[in-house]
Amino acid sequence: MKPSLAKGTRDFSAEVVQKRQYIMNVLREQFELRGYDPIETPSFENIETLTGKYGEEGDRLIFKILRSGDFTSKVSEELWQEKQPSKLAPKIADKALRYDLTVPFARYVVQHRNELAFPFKRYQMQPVWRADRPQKGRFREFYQCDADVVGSDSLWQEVELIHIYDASFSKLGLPATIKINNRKILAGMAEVLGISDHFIAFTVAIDKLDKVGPEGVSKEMREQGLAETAVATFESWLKEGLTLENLQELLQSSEEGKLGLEELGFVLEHASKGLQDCDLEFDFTLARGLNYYTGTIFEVAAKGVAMGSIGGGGRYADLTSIFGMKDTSGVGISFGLDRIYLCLEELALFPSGVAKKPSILFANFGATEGAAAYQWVQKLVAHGVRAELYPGATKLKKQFDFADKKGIPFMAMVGTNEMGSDQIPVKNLASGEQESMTLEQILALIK
RNA sequence: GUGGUUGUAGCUCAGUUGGUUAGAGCGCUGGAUUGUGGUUCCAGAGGUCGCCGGUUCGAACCCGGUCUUCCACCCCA
Repeated sequence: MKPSLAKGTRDFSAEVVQKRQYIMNVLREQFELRGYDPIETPSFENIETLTGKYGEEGDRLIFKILRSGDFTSKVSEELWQEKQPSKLAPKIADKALRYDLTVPFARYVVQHRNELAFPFKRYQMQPVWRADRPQKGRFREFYQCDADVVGSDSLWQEVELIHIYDASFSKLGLPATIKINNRKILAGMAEVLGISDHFIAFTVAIDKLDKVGPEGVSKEMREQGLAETAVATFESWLKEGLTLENLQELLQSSEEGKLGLEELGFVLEHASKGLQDCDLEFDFTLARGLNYYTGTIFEVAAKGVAMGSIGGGGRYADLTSIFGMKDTSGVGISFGLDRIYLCLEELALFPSGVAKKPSILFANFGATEGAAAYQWVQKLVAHGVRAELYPGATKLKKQFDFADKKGIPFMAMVGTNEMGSDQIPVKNLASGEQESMTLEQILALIK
């Protein structure tokens, strides 16, 4: 059979893996500096753990895993005939690949609540899967790097997370804009407009403002079935401009809306101090589709690259209650590793030397010479130098080609003449220069 | 899920209005070159033209379906 990849998946070559590890190392350092501990959860969960947490669209994009054994036995003849995927799926699939890291984390917290110290802060860097159609910066398997804290409703957590975003992107040399909003402000707007029962439809419409403009939003609101008076009022709001000052007045009659503004004010005040290379901006159009968010919401866009969001997150006041643990508020952020990678690549921001380390290859001239060369390899490795012996005594051309292809910068020759010597010829493959060197000289050259 | 796009050697791509045996460059293997590569020269291997079906005397080329690639929408990291 012909080898091929499943749709939306990729192989990573050594160089790509090393660059990805570089990004993860930067993030890991920032997470750990702020007191977050690493955890991992399984790549698949019981299907009930995941369904219903991400909205209707999200449920459709969850990869479901067929039951083991005879999966047809649980399905009645009538159900087959109905051909309703939403009804049939739970019968034939009992597990699903994780869709994000937040919901499995909530499950983890509830299950381990007696062992954890709250507020519990964790980070997690693992792949997630979505049955989406691939396109630019969108894959069916991709990595998220999340930091979350559960068990504190303090807004200082939001402030801290914003500073993790800022420090990480600054360290990566990738300037970004952190957009922030609060779902309570959106809820307050819906309340004042009298469309609280169409809240999701309202956020979907408002989210499109920068893409389709004010007229487009009005059109979308009508299509979503929102009352004409609400559409008209919202249009007038947009004309005035939905600044924080204007919202203070507009949301006077909504307790929730006022609370949202208060929360946002606190976060903006404290988080905007001490930012390095990122901007922090209030954006009332930011909505986010995951419906477990209840307060602050974030989204990050890289500057100077046309790429979807490279990070997102927010506060979920009650996600754990689904799993039976009440009154436990959480807040977290996510870094989209794959998109950050694409941005760094496009802007040529990877530091040189990320992908390769200096190392040395010992040419193999035969059994006895090889044995002598291997002694040198052992000594160098003991000193922490990446060294290896070419395994076969093939013609030197092949051995040189191998070193070139692998990006090894130095080659050492231990032949019959050098077998008893404490000096061996070392060749710099880029320049072609060759010099006889002692162990100390080689160590100095490579380190 | 909707619309468009792509698929020919390991890689990047040619391939005329449908016409004999499908090409190039790079790479690969061997040789010129038995302990010093990158240059040069010679020789060679490598393809059911994504897959299935249809039209035709004849299909890489036309038609239908399907899978895949990339892009936009939806949604999202």
